[in-house]
Amino acid sequence: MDVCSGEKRALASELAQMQAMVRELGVRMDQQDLPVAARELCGELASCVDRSIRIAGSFGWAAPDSPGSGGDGSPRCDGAHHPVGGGGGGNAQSKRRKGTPCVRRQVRVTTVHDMAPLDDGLSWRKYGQKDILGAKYPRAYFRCTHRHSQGCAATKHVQRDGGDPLLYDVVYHGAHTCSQAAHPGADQLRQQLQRPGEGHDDAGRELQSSPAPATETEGALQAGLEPMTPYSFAPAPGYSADFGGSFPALLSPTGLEWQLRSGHAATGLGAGMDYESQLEEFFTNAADPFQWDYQDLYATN
DNA sequence: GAAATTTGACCGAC
DNA sequence: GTCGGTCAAATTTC
Repeated sequence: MDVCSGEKRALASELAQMQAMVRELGVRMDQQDLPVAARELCGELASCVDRSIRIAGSFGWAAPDSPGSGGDGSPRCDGAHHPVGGGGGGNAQSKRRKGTPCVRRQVRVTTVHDMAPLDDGLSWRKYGQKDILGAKYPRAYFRCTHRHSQGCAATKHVQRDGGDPLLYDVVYHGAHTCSQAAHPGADQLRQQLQRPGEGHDDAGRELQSSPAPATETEGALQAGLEPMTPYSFAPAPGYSADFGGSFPALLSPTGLEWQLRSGHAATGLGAGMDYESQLEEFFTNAADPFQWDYQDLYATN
């Protein structure tokens, strides 16, 4: 397949070039006061390019120096394409409890038009945050709010991808045994995830899934693992209203969910230093229930 | 006051 | 000894 590999390389190169151009376009659009619709369109384009690169990557078509494909130093950003506990990242899962089902999912923040589908009624409580060796961003640890009241053992770990500010690794451990597990919204999302190739969100966007076999994932999901939920990062004071125009977030009064006034900044555009640092700061301090793109998921154990 | 997050400390696996 | 995961006291928010 040497002939094909050359073409694949060319394709990967083209995709990487497209991505760079889109980012540059985003930066320029950010500098000029363009209509929101144009920005959102550009954002969609950026997301599309990112997905294309990621799909290509899943076939081993590594894009040369692709900024969105985990090339900026984080050793964990390729995690979605490797089994947990396998090669990449390795020790990140080394302490996983034996016998505890685990689902790992890589999700991308894209647009924020409709938050409703994400409100699956599951509530999480953050119980820790840890800097991970070699990772660019800290990992946040959540457990079910009803852990003590109902003995629910479900937990999840959330870590931002070092290569793509809008990409997150979410690892679920254990199944919800609390009453919220029977929430209708949770069931709906679970069904979506059980059929990753057919999933669509309410905005009509396709929910991505890895081309890799999802047998284990589906098995784990059917065993009672919960789908994506809004995070419960702390709505740190000062982050609720202004992100310097680059990341216009608006926290809800409850502090448990938030929404954006514009989807532009959440589309992978304008990866300038200010934007990056604000995103980093934001991730550390706030929630991130945008509209999710289900990049990949798989299960182990 | 209740419920949440933050963060340093502790524990177990490697 | 190192590192990831969890605990729990302190702090913050509503």
